[in-house]
Amino acid sequence: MTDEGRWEDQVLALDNQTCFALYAANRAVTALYRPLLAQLGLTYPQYLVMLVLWEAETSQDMVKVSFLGRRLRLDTGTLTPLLKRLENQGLIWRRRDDGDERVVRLGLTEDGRNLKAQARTVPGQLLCSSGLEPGRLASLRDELRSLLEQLEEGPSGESP
Amino acid sequence: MTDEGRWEDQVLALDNQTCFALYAANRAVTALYRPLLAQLGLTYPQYLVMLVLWEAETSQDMVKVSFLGRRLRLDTGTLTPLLKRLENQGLIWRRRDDGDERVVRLGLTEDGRNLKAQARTVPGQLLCSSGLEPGRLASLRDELRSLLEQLEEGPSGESP
DNA sequence: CCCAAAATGATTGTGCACAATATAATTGTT
DNA sequence: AACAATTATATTGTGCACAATCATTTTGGG
Repeated sequence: MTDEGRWEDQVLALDNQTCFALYAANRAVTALYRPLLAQLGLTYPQYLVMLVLWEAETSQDMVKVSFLGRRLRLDTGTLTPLLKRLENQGLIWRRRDDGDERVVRLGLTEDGRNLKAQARTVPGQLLCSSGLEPGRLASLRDELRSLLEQLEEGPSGESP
Repeated sequence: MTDEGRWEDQVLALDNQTCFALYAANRAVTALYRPLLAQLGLTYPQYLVMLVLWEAETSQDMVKVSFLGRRLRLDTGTLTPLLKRLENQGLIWRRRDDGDERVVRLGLTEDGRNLKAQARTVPGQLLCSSGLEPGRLASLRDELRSLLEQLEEGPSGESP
């Protein structure tokens, strides 16, 4: 019967909130990446962009900014300056499409392609330094993905 | 036997990475909060600070900046300007401790205390607009908390 | 007491995130 | 062909996050 037991306050308790756990865990994981990615000269969002470009390397068509945005759920206000920094580092190039002058095509430079070899060691190092079981991580990933899916599909009205 | 099936590239595949799921889910949830908190004139980190202050309201001793930092895992570079904004909004006050001039004490103003009533509706609205089951959320929260705990406790060497 | 070390915040600088707005090119309609 | 609507990116401004550095105060050892 203590005062802090009131249910009205329980819903506001920091420790009860999944969202705070998500917020704190995300920053903790990013902090784990930071020293590893620093060796590659990348921040975590820059690393994500490079992942997409490395994935798309095999496909024929060059990547557009809008494709990165859809893939990473980031808008141009975030991507444009980030991509300019990657370009200044010599990891990527940016060029207006010849056919459609609105779109900017992106691609890897020689340095950008070569960085992939070093990046391959990152997931393993991270897993190791975190001391987490791969199985638990995978199930957490699936849980987060289905949450993300639900948030993106039906955020508002559900009337069929 | 396609080229993209190579295991060296699988570890770099965006969709396989728990960390990206965490990153994307965190931003999606924050985006859900944004319109709700805008009605209170708060951002999500500001809301978290207010949660801690509302929790501490019942306890005797006034909150220090360092306490907020430990609770939310944020440093003063983030908190000082954030707290100044809350002070400018009239929700909190900041004052140097009389006994120890190094510490800054924080407390709620009348407006800050009154805002709690409106804030109580936020978790329910969020749950509703997300369409998620409370049970799944709670288990996700526990999973994230144990992950956070593990990351914070033993980030490096594990020799006993 | 005196001075070095530690504790506590503040400041500065860089890099995301995102809302709002702007700009330019393309498309569709007439 | 003219023009409205759409598409794709860029710009501006605000607010986190965090590293690095600084300033002040307190504390502890000699």
